[in-house]
Amino acid sequence: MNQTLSQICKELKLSRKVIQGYEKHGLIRSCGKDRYGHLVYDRKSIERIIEIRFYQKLGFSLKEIRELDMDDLKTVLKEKKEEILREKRSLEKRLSMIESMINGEIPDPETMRNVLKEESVE
Amino acid sequence: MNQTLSQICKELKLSRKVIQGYEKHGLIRSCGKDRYGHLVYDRKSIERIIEIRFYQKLGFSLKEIRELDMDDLKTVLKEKKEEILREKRSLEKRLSMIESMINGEIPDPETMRNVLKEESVE
DNA sequence: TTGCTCCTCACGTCACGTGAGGTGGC
DNA sequence: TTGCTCCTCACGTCACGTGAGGTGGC
Repeated sequence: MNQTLSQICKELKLSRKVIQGYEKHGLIRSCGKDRYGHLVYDRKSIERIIEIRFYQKLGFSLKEIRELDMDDLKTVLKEKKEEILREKRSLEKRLSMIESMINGEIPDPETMRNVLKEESVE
Repeated sequence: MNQTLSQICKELKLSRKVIQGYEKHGLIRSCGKDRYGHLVYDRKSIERIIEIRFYQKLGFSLKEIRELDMDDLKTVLKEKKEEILREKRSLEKRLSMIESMINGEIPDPETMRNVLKEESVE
């Protein structure tokens, strides 16, 4: 079940720096090297890599993944959901500003200043 | 009309590292120092700082701002709009995955692997 | 011998944040 | 003298990307 680093890279379509980054951050650990000196990982580590990548896709940082409380995962997911909703509202604000600039005029410095002030209030 | 760095920081509610970062990236330039050795900027620079901050809020990087073609700004804005729309769709995908996890089961490694494969297709 | 793959180490990216250590009289 | 503010320089953050230089026989 063990696989070398490059085998895992091919299978999961990840760069070696991604996986070695996980190792550097203490999220996984190679179980040694084969007779050619190539890094080897066991099945647990490979599944962990998949899990890490999955949570990264959901928006978790490596630090958050390392500290994930699996016994209270749903609470964490709800918090992350709120965070993403805030991000989404931010994107929508940017979108509406960009659209009004596409359809209208480019603001002058004083107007930009007022826009920035409003932003800092919310 | 000239102001010191710290005056600008207070007025625009930016840290000095933000403004000195703009200077380091070649986006603005101090017009010298006053008799106390404090950095001084002219009105043009202050307006430029506001402009830079404004475009950052819209999602432009400092590099993009430096290379902004003001004569064809609307084309650039349309491209940025598409970029943000892609980001938004990505957020919505994450949201729906997180919601299904909140309301249902946590996927096993094999399922996560398939989710990651689908992601890489789009 | 020539390729090809693998390895480690180090620096770069991005837009700042956070000290560290020193200056000067608002 | 003690605070307070200002200055510059350097390292840290984040998750990798991109070489640089060296090893070994799949």
